[in-house]
Amino acid sequence: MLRISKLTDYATVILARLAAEPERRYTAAQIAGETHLAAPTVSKLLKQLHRRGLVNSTRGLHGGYLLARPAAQITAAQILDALEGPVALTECASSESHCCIESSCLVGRAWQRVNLAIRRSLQEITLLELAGLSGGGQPSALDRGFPVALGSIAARNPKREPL
Amino acid sequence: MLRISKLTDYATVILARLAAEPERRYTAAQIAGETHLAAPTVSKLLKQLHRRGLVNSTRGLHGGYLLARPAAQITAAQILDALEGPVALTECASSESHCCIESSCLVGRAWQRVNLAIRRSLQEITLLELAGLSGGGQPSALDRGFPVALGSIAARNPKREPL
DNA sequence: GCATATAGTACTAAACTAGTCCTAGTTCAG
DNA sequence: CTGAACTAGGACTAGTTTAGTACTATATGC
Repeated sequence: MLRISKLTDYATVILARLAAEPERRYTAAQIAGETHLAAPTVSKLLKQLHRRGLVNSTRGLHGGYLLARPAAQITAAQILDALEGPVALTECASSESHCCIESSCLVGRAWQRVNLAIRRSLQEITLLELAGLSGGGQPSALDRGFPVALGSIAARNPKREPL
Repeated sequence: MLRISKLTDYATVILARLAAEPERRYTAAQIAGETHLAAPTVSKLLKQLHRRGLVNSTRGLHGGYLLARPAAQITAAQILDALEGPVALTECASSESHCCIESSCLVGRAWQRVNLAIRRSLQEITLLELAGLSGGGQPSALDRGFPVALGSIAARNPKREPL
């Protein structure tokens, strides 16, 4: 019903891999090999993640990528923002409407509020949880049954392996 | 960041209009006129909403559309399902994976849980609230600040008026 | 029978997504 | 100082999805 793009899905896989061994410096090719994603795609995504400040990069021989900060400090909202941009508010709701009658605009405002609320939840989910690495102790936002939900595109594109 | 399709957005506008005057029988053309949406689009959406059981229709002279049940009994989740289908679970998470290594699949499972959680919230938001008609008394799920959120496509396509 | 509705299907055009390729810049080893 | 192994960035292409249109069939009431 809702969905995130396939690339965003891939990005979480890549970040999860980096989170699994935070000390290790990965090359784009290594990540591609270990995640079974196409090398050019991985490379492209890592560049984007670097630009958005989620990973650090080192060029040259023995270069590669590292998480920019601990996985616990990277949220699902940040990942989505990095890849899909902050495309959220409805124009119709944010400014004085010129395109719809009153009742329509109330709808726009409602969607906007729904949007903000989901956003808030996504900020509580960390990469640690997405990667399945959350410490055994305290339950994650997900485990607390937080009312959150977004559909992965994977349902429409069963195989994640473009190679 | 997340988004619903423009058509889904239109559909909520249409349903909100029907909800505003529950007794009145609207023709597709009337709704188009009052919402400023293109007539063929409105017609197409109403047909789909009828097929999914959200509106009742009457053919022939003096025919038209009515909400199939009170607005309070129509949820945001039902509207999304009607228009976008139950595209939600990740294939990678639902069946034994053959496409990704362990850490990747943990990611898939996490998205799936996020998805279900958001879905649950959407089931608590009724058309009454979306249409801005919720009774003054008790606060709506939205007002309680429920952690929910989905992005309307309207942000990317500022004008909602295709005419 | 005819005017006015909805029902259903098929088609077209535009937008977006995913993926590929190529060139430039950086670092280190020999 | 030269070459190998990397990342950085942008341009380009193909495929898919979405949005919108058109046409035909069917039902109702005067």
